[in-house]
Amino acid sequence: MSRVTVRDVAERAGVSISTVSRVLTGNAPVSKELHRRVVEAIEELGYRPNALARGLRIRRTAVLGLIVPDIANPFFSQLARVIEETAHRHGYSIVLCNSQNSRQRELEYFALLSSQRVDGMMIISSAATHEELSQFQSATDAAVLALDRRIPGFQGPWLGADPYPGAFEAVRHLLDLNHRRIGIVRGVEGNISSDQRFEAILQAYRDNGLTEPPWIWAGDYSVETGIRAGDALAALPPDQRPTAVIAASEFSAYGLVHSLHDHGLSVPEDVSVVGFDNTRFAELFRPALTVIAQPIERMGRRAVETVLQMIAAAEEEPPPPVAPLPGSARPRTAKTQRVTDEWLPTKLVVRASTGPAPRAGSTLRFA
Amino acid sequence: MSRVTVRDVAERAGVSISTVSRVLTGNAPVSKELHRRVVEAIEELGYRPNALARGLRIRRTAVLGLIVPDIANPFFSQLARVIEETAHRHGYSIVLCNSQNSRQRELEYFALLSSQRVDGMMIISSAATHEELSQFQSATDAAVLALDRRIPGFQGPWLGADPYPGAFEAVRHLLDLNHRRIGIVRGVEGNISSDQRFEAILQAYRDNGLTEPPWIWAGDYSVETGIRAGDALAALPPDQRPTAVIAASEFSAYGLVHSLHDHGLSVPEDVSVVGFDNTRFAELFRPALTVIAQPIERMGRRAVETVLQMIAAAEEEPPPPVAPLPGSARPRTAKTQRVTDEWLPTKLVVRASTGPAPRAGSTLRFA
DNA sequence: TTGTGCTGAGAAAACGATTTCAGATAGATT
DNA sequence: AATCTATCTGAAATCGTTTTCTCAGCACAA
Repeated sequence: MSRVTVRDVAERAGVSISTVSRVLTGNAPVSKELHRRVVEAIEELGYRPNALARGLRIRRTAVLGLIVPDIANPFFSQLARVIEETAHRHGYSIVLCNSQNSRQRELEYFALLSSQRVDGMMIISSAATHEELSQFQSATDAAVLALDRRIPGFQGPWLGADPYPGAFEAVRHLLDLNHRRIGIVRGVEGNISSDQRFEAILQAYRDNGLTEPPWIWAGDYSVETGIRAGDALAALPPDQRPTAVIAASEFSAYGLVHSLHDHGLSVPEDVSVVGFDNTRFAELFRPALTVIAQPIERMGRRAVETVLQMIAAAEEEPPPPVAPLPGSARPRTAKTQRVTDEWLPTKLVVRASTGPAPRAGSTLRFA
Repeated sequence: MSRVTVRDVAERAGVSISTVSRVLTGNAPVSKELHRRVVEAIEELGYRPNALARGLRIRRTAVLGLIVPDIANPFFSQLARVIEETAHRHGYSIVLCNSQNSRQRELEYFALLSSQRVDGMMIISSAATHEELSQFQSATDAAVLALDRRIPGFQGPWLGADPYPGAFEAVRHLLDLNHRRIGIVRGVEGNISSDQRFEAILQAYRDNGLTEPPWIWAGDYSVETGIRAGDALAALPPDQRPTAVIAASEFSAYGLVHSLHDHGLSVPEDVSVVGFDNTRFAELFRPALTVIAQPIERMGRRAVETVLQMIAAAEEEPPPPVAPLPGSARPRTAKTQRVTDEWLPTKLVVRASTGPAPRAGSTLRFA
């Protein structure tokens, strides 16, 4: 590490250590002349303050941790980009951790970030359920926000998308195109946000006057899920086959389109497909994918803002040295009020993968 | 931050601070009984050692910095995934920084990482040229590796891909398919690795017995570049139009296919398209994209290994207190020998976007 | 002249770990 | 029984900052 310390700078500038520090932090007056000399010495020596020492002393690091399940997934990488961008604008930097969809590694990273004394962390959890996290959390002073995926039993705020508005629009959109048999490819059963998406779509069905989905395929968000779903779909007799399918992930939608195509069914002429997420790839794909769009941009921004707000609140309101008396309601300023869950709406983005329902019997042209 | 320190643990376990530390680091014997008590106390208190304090003391952080131009680009995000994975396996964690293709932010991040006293850093540079970086570098003790994109004037090792092998194969492949007019969509002119790709393709031309490329479109790696190239291509009279195009980036290839399609030309029937990179989308795209594949996996692994090797070397061979005499050749062990540049070969991956050259006049079927 | 207030600068005490060094305690050896 | 040695322990120094706290110097009013 760059050997030069505040001490060397002080020596070179002919001042005391504290004066150098004062110049650096700017929280005490320094005469013009000394200031000049210090700045000069810093330049000449290429001095770079040791963030470890500083962090140790002031108990803040200006670093936020972000744990994602898979950075190679464009949804997460785009989200990460926004988060990094926003954090940077606020003077924070990001430590990005990739849990590889492993509960084990997620906990490891939590511990690591906690060790590194990040000021806050955002977790997109991979673990379907865990009490461990809550336990870990109690051992940390960092502000922790659960992002995107809900964590059951987690005490702390959550920020994510509400799949319902987009799902409603999607069903509406398909009905407008005269689709009546609308199938679903769902994500991991038991995964809380996957279930949420599924529920949202079911609810959207009912709210649009439909009864039950005629066809449901269970899966895990992956491309392969989509492919197998497509195989199954193609095997159905045409008059029972859904004319439109809503897939719970973008990847599954891609796989689905591929598979249908391989079976001689074209999208959207024979089957309309709606995906989820809305990464930049959705418009690159052919046919460009109609999707229930996640508010990636807004979600990233809000995530950082929320965590920073939590940090500010924690600073303002240090935990009482003794447990407060039951009756003693402490005054809460606007700043220190508890941060709660927040839902961001999804919305439908119509592209080329959805079209009018085929007239009955028209799919027989391949038979 | 979690308030509990080594002191609290010591107190609780009824031992001295140093004993706790010895248990933690394991570099001195501790009796079984005390060991047990310490571990127990750690558990009970949820103690998490302060990495700042430790890093300050031992002058190592077990953290590597990674600066990428755009994490939302799947090539970089997949590379980042591999790097993170590999680093984690070696007990290091990664601070990921996104320079947004800005020279300014790249330098900022360099300074930041330097401040955070990371043990090493990998930089995929956005700045076409800079002496600043070299200057910054001299002020840091971290091991610095230039990754993927070469940095002119940078003193330090570089690791990246050699576009030539893949380019040669690509041209060969197209010739085998009877293509004779093969165009190029190139990346940013002046960007050193973009130029490298271009040169590699030109060289491949010559080595395959072709003279000059009949058609070159300049661009910047983006989707839009590909789209505009497609527009231009479609505007050419069919008998002058290239029957195949090699694009210097995957995104440009996507744009190109889109644009050609919009103009009523299909891929690969009318025009074959070869891209670069080989992210997971290449096979998802329709038609699946033939690409000159970057060795992403290997590159990420080697990057980490190289940096760790540099770190080990630096530790082994601390800089001499005084400048060594000119003649005094110091003995070099295998471990401490200078790390040099390394080229990893690219290779062609054939998919559906390349096919036999259309027979003369066949493209007229749309006219 | 003496006291008062103010400004700017330096000495020293944190922050929380690791590590050196010296010392204590046990067991082993003569 | 006495000495030696091996093993373990604790006090204190250190890493590089920030932040008291103290104090010197100076201007000004009484």
